[in-house]
Amino acid sequence: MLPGKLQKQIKKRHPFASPMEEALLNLVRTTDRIQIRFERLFRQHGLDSSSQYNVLRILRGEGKPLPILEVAGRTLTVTPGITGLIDRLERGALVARRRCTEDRRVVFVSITPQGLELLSRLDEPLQALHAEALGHLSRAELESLSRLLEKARQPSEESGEQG
Amino acid sequence: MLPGKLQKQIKKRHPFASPMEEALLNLVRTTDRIQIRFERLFRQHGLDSSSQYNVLRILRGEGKPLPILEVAGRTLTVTPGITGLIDRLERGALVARRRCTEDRRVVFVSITPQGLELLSRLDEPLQALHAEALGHLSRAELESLSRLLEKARQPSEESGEQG
DNA sequence: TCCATTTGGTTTACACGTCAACTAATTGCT
DNA sequence: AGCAATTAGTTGACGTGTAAACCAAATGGA
Repeated sequence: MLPGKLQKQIKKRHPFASPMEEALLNLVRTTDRIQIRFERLFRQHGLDSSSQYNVLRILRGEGKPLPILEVAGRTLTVTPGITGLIDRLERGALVARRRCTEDRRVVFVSITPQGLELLSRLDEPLQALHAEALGHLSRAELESLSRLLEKARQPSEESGEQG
Repeated sequence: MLPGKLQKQIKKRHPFASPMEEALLNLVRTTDRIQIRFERLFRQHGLDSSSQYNVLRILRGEGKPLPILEVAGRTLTVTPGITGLIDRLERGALVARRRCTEDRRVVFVSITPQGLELLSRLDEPLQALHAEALGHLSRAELESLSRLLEKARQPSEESGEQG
């Protein structure tokens, strides 16, 4: 039931071409605004990005070294991108690389004490930012939002899987 | 409380720390998935990104040359970023620069016939992608989603304004 | 055993966003 | 007129994402 020609004709009369377009715009804009605040928080604490934070969080959660590509898989980071990401974290002594001895192609990454410390310094302000960003929505609204978002991305998940 | 897909998709043993965190992750993930498809469409038609598309769309909408920083303002692109964006569009002959004679600091940008043609080739598949991305949501769902998203980003708009 | 294939990861090239520093033209104040 | 402050725009450095080419180790036949 894709809306066909009818849609084209309606297009110009409304402020938005369609509720779909409006929702899409809202989606992008809202995510953008909120993400900016998180990125800023990460910078204030010595990280360059949320990508770096996510890598650290994954490593802390796992509690032991992980193959680099395993990390990439969990962060949705594409394979070539993970190399530089780990490079920069390693440069800051927040993670460490170690070549696997059994399969010498594999490189393990682990979080260092400095990395763990940085994460723990972030835990509280991060919690606060969550509350600041979405705390004004009721629990029912949050759940409704989550359900709608899940449904919204459903077709994108089916084709082009990942994670 | 319903399980929530995201919990299953991301390997995580614990439920989310809060519905806020869940909503936030859903927000980021959904936007990301949908945007990827639009970026892909733009590439298939010879554009590098949605940023480039937005610049062209603004210029077409205006119908006459605009100062570069005016374009930057409307795209939410930060000042230094717009230069390279216009550079690359100009390299592809999709836009043209022209120095203002009255105020020689100002540089006007306009869309070229090639740019217009590219845009018109994009109109239809873009419409189709909108439908493909969100067409499975009812009108009521779309409106509900938009309202929730608007409410969600409300606090971020208050501090750190921008049109 | 030998060689093609697959797999883990890196390199390179390019587009983009952000920040800081800079140039050039204009405005404003005296 | 003269000079400081503002404005328009560019440049450079860095982090990130994506795609294509690539290297090296491991695997799987024939």
